[in-house]
Amino acid sequence: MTLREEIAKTLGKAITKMGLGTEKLSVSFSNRPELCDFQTSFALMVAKEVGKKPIELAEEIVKNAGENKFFEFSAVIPGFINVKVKNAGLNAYANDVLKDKNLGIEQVKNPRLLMFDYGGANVAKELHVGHLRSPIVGEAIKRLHEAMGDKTISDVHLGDYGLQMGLTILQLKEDGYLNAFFGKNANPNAKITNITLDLLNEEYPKASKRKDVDEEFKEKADLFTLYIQQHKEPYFGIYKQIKDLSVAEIKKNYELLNTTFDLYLGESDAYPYIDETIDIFVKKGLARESEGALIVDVAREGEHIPIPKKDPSEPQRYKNPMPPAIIKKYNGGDLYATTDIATILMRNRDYNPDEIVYVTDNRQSGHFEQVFRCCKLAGISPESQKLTHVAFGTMNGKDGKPFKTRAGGTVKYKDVLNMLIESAEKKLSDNGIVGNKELARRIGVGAMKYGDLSNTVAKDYVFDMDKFLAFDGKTGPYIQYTIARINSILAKFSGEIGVVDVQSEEERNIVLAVLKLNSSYQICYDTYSMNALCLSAFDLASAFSTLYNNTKILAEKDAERRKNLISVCVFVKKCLEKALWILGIDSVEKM
RNA sequence: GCUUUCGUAACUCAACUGGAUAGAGUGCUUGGCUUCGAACCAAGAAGUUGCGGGUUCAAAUCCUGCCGAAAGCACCA
Repeated sequence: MTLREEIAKTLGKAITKMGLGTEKLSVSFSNRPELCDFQTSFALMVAKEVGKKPIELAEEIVKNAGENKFFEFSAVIPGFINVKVKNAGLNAYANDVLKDKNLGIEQVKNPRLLMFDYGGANVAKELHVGHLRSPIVGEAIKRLHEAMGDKTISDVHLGDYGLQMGLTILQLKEDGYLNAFFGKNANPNAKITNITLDLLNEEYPKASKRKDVDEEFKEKADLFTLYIQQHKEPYFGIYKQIKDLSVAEIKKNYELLNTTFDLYLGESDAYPYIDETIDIFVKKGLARESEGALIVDVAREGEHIPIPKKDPSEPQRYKNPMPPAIIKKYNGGDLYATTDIATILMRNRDYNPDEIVYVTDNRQSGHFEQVFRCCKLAGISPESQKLTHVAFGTMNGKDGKPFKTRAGGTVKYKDVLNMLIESAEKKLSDNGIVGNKELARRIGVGAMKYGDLSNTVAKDYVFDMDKFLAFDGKTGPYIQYTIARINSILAKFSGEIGVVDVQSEEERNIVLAVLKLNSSYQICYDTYSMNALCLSAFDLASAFSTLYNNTKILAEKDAERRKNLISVCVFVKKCLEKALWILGIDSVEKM
C-alpha cells in the first residue's frame, strides 16, 4: 500500500466515524511544499451538502483522525487538510521500497495481455526523422506495462505490402536492375545481388515523385502491387528479397534506440486472413458496393450528414464526417484499413490480447477510429477488448513546420542519431573519455529520448537539435550524470550499507521525490504519456544533487550516519535506473 | 465548409485531471571547484494562462462566443 493510500485510509476512518461518505476523498501531493507534503480538499467539496463551514468540518476530521505515528494532520483556511509525513513514515517507506523487487512500483490488480504496434517502418523506404517518435513512445509504454505487471507483446507491423513495393519494383525494372527476372532468359530464382540499400533509397523516392505526374506509371505500379499481393512470380520473389535486405537494416536502426520487437510481422502476414475478413463483413451484411469499391458504413447516429452543395461541381462535404471504410479497392486490391482489420483478426486468433495499442502520429486518428469501429461491428474484436490509438503529435522544426533540413529535404533517421552520438563523443573527450562509441550512443540517445518523452504525447513539439545536443539542465544526461556520481561514491565505499534514516531536509526531499516518482507511473499508465515520469525522475535526480553538494558523504565522520547516507545513494540509484529503463534510456557507469 | 487537437515567462515545456502564491529547463544577472565528478549547486529578474462572457466557495483546467495555429475529411500508408 502506498503512503497516499494509507493517508486516505486514516482520514477515511475519521470521516466514516462522523457518518459521512468517503467517495469524494482523494489525497494529492501538495503544491505548497513549504506547508505540507500531501493535501486533500475533501472538506471544501462536501461542506455544502453537510451544511457546515469547510474549515469547521476539516478541523473535526483532523480531530477524529487523532495521533498517528507516521502522519501529522492539520486543518487550514479555507478548509484544506494538510498532511505532513513524519520522518518515521518516510523511513518506513524508503526501506520498504529498497526491499521490494518492484522498487515500490504499484502492480496492476488484474494483469492483462497487451499487444503493442509501433515502429512504423516500411520496407524499401529509408527511415527518416518522422520515424523516431513511434518507437520511442511505444517502447516506453510497453516497458511501463511490463514494470507494472502486465504481459506484453510488441509487433513492428512492417509496411511491407503497399503501393511503395509496387513502385519500387517498377522503378528498378525500368532502370534495368531486374533484367535477370524479365529478359529473354528470365530466371525467377535470380538473386538481387546488384541491389543495395543505397540504391533502394534512391529508387523509391524517384518512383514516388513520378507517380504523382505520370498516370500510366501509377497504374502499372498499382498492378505490380496487386501481383505481389497475389504472390505472382517473379514479383513476389523480388519483393521477398528486397524485404529481407530492408528488415536487417531496420532491426539495426531500432536497436540503436533500445527498441526491440517480439514480432517482426508485417502487413503481408495478415494477407491469409484478408479473404476471411471481407467474408465476415459481407455475410453479416455490413459491406456494400460503392463506385466499384467495397465499403463499410461506420458512421453512427448524427454523423456523416451531407451538407447541400452550393454548386453541383463542388465535392460533397459532410457535417460530423465519418466516412465509410473502404475494405476493397475498385481493382480488387487491399488497403490500409483491410490489412489492419485482418491483422486484428490474426492477433486475436494467435494471442487474444486484452488490449491492442497502436502508437502512430495523430494524422491517423480517423483511420484507426474507422478500423476499430469495423472490428467492433463485425465482432472481430470482442466487446471486452480495448483498442487504443496513442496519437502523438508531429515533430516540428523551430519554424513550427515539420522538421526539415536547411535545404528543405527530409532528415534521415541515421543522420539524427549520428549527430547525437558525435556530439556526445565530443563532450566525452572534453572530459578525457575517448573512443567509447557505445557510451556516446547511450548519452546521445538518452538526450533525445528524454527530450521527446518529456512532452505530452499528443502535442506537436519542436525538435530542437541544439537543445538536445546541449546535455545541460533538464535532460536525460543530467539523470545519467547523477547516477554516474553515485557510482563514483559507491566505488570508493567499502563495508556494509545501512538503512535510510532521514536526518535532513535534503533527505526528506529525496524520499518525497521517490514517492512522487512512484505515483507518476500510474498517471503514465492511464494517459499513455511519459511526461509525468520524466519530470519526477528529474526532480529526484535534482533532489539528490542538492544533497550531494551540501553533504560530503564519504567524509562523514559518524560511521553509522555514513552507512545510512550510502543507503540513500543506493536508494536513489535504484529508483533512477528503473525510471530510465522504463523510458528506454540506458544508464551509464561513468561519463 | 466540416471534424479533431491546441494557444501558459524572451524560448522550449509542466501544472498530479476543479484547489492555496501558475512551476521547471534554456537564455540573462550574480555567487560557489585545494575536499565524494562543475554535464553540478545556490540566488535574482521575467506572467492580464489568446480575447470576452458564464458555471462555483474555488477555473490555465468545465460550458459558450469570437481570434489564431496545425492536422484530417473515399480507393496512399
